[in-house]
Parts: sequence; structure tokens; C-alpha cells
Amino acid sequence: MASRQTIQRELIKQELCSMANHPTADEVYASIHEKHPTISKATVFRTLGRLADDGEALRVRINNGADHFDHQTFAHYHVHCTECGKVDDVPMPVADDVEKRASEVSDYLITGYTLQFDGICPACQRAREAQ
Amino acid sequence: MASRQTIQRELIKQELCSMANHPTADEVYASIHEKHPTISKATVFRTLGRLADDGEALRVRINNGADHFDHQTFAHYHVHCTECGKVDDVPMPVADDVEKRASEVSDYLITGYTLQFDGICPACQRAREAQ
DNA sequence: CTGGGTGCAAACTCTTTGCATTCGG
DNA sequence: CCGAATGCAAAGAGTTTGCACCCAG
Repeated sequence: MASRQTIQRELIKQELCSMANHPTADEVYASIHEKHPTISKATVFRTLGRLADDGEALRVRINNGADHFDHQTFAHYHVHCTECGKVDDVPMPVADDVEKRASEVSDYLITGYTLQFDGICPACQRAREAQ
Repeated sequence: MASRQTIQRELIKQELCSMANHPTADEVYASIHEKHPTISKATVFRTLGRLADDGEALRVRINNGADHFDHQTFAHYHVHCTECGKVDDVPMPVADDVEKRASEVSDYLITGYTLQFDGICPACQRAREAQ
């Protein structure tokens, strides 16, 4: 059954698009909750999950904490700053062949993969040097 | 200061080595706790973390749940069965160039990366067909 | 001796769930 | 209408933390 078009779903989608960088579900909730205090945390979590399932958003699971969401739904990679937790896109071409190579050496039926970088963002690099 | 050589640390290390496939911290705890009921969950979590920091174990963060640990410390990839949650090694060569390429296109200082596959393990494939 | 390690329980974070109510199609 | 979506609060999983005690170096 197709997803129903509710006010909350539309709000959450818009909020996700308007938020700069890969907010966590909690951040989306906090941001929406300021303008619409009646929305519940459960709805934000459920709806973000549904958006991800419906291909209208991307769920980015970062190593060290909460799930982040991305309104850009084409395949791309992410860097995660290990100092401040920030997440950014890595604009490099997608390596399709890794999935094929993994299929060849593994007896799993490979359905997807995650390539995610850890690093230190420019701001945190400067903060380090300043010390 | 170097890590201290305690009975618990040694036990946890041995247990990790003896356990077949990438147990979670909870599983290591459960397994040790059977033989040594006085050991505490906190110690297992703390010690596994310390082992990982000291390079004596590998922390494998799986998309959908708990942290897994691996006593094989050389760089290699993992597959995660989305049906049963099992984790296995993927014996394919490590692609060193992705890290370099990401460094070139990103202004982050890349310190590492995670490549992890999702798929369906042989047992779950059979279970599906049997339906 | 002494400070890092341990055990216990309680706290904490992120996320999911049960259930009555609401509302989109 | 009717069942999917919501709101609320409470539970849940996984992990961390505070603190008193203990023991390896």
C-alpha cells in the first residue's frame, strides 16, 4: 500500500531538505519541534524510516553514534569527522566493481555495501594546529 | 601508561579468539559469564574497547545493531547478513586506493575508512528458497 | 604503595513499540 | 468508512559512567 500523504510526512521531508548537513533523526525532530511542538519523536523516527524505504531519503549510519539522514538520494559516499561528528559528502565516483568482486569471493548474496570514510574536517584540523 | 595485564583482560582475549564468528560485546560477555560469573558486563565492554585501541582486536560496527569484535587484526572486510545478522569475513584484497582518492576530492584529513557489505548468507538463502 | 582495573547498579542515548485516537483516500 | 499514521509515554537494546574496592607493577 502506498504511503499516505500526511502533513507530518511533508513537514519532515521539507525540514530534511532545508537542513544543511546530514542531520540525525534527533536533530530533525528538534528542528521541527520548534515550529510544530505537537509533532512527536516517534513520528519523526517512523517517517524518516519510511522515507528511506520509499527512496525519498538516505539513511546514513555513522560508526560512532546516531543515524543521519540525507535528502540526496543518489548513491554517494560520506566522511565522518571523528573530532566533531560532522558528516559530509565525498564527491568521488562510485566504485561499482567492489560489489561484484565481493560477490565473487563470498558465498553471500550481496545486496549492497557501505563505504564510509573517517577523518578530520577542516575546522577541526585548524583547531588542532592552533594548539 | 601501558595496559595492565589482568586476569580479566587475558580471559576476554582468549574468549574472543575461541569464539567462531565476530561476536558482539554482549555475546562475549554472556560466554565468559558462564564460566566466570563474577565478571561484569562493564569490564567486558571496557576491555574490548581497550583491546581495540591497543590493536589486539578489531571493532566491527555493523549497520543494524551492536558492535562486533574480531580477533583477526589485519585489515579485511566484512559481510553482514541482513536476515540473521551473521557477520563473516570477505577475503578480497584491500583497496588502498579508495582512501587516497577520497583524500584528493575531500578537504577532510582522511584517517581511515569502512567498507562493509550487506547480503544474505547461504543458510538464509536456502531458507528463502524452501518457502 | 598507587593509580589503573574491576564490579555493581544506575544512567544514558538512540530507537522502537503498545495503544487509543485521528484523518487521508 | 477503515486502516494507516499519529502522539504519548513507556520499554528496549546497547553502551557508558560513578564510585568504592582491589590488585598488578
